[in-house]
Amino acid sequence: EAIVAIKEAGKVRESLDYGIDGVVIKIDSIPLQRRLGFVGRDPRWAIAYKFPAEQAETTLKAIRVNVGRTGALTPWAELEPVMVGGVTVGRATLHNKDEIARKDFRADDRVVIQRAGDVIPQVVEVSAKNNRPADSKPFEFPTDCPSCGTETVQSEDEAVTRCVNISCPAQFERLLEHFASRGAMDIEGLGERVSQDLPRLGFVANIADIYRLHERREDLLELDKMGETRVDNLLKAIEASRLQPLSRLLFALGISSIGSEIAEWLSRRFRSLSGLLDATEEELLAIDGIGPIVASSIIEYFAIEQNRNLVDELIELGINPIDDTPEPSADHPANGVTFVVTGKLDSMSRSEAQDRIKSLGGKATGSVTGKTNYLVAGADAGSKLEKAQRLDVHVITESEFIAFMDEGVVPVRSD
DNA sequence: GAGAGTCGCTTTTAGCGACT
DNA sequence: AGTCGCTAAAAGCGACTCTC
Repeated sequence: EAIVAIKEAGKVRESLDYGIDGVVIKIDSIPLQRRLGFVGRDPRWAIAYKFPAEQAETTLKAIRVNVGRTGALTPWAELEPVMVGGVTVGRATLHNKDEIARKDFRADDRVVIQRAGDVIPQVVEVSAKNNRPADSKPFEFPTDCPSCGTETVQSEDEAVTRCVNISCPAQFERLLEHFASRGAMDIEGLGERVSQDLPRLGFVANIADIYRLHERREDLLELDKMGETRVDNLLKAIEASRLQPLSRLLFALGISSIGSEIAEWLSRRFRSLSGLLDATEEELLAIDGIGPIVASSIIEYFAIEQNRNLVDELIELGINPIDDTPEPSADHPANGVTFVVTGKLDSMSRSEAQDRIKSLGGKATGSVTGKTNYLVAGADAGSKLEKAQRLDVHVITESEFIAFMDEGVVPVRSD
């Protein structure tokens, strides 16, 4: 019965207005569902069936290696463009050194690719029909950083290979891009391209330099593709970023293992750049959610003279935000409650909703799990809504959410 | 020490709006 | 008209923290 239904769904799949990647098979009886119950958070009475991902064959033109913000060397495949699942795919990640060795990918191989979960392209394997020349050799992962030539390091307990040169130009370009990104200092006009050009052309040698760019407006105008509008908007965006809160600045610095979440905890606890600069390992470890690895990562960052100097420069330039948000009131019912926001909301953006949650002492996480208390579902909610329903997480509407936040009205389940 | 729950990082293309 | 900049969404992997 289920198999017939799956085949049926597979047939109508093409004609649907929305994409699906599978179907959920459920026991068709509520009492039976109750008897079966859950294993951990997975119901014993429902299971997902995923359609096989659409596959295609193409030529792997070359294996290239990218240097990320943290110095991670990530290999990726340059592919002969091919249609898979309705889009043209020309590149795909190869994850790490071991992945390449395990699957033995080589330049000029015929390879099978698919869109995992029907979104992210993935190189699955070397095609059975592949014909290698006799002199073909396995791919040799670079022993030196492709950007700065420094010898790379692979520690025993990590899958990634890294460039450990703190002055590596490629790393700096990626750091600049990260610094300016939406979730960090939110400087529009400083994207991938400009983040490469500015250092390469000698406009910016460290992060603090971008706050001196306004002195060089005339020079910037000389650049290719940079007219008055673009330059002025960029300079305006840079000035505006001075007002970003401390949590964003801390995230923007790109300290290893400090994401947006931990940056917020640090901001709340230490209240200023100089406060964090003087933090001891004991103080850091006392924060809920911070363990020895994260703590020593922070300590190490500020132990490097170059980084301390950068912080001093920023403070001198007036980039010195103070976190004076009051402690959230303990009696709001959202305090300590975990939310996930998904879909499009009418009256605010997702991140505004998340800010609101946090300001009341709640947690706004990214993925629906057994610990999620509420899923706020806007329009076009996708897999998170599905998962919430599967895990029996309380799903609330935008208006219920607003009443909860503004008036402390705790939503009740209708079912 | 194992396992669960999370978070962080990296990757992709399409699509939109702004700009040249 | 064409190019650029940026965002969205999601998967896979790896790593960290917490709990038992």
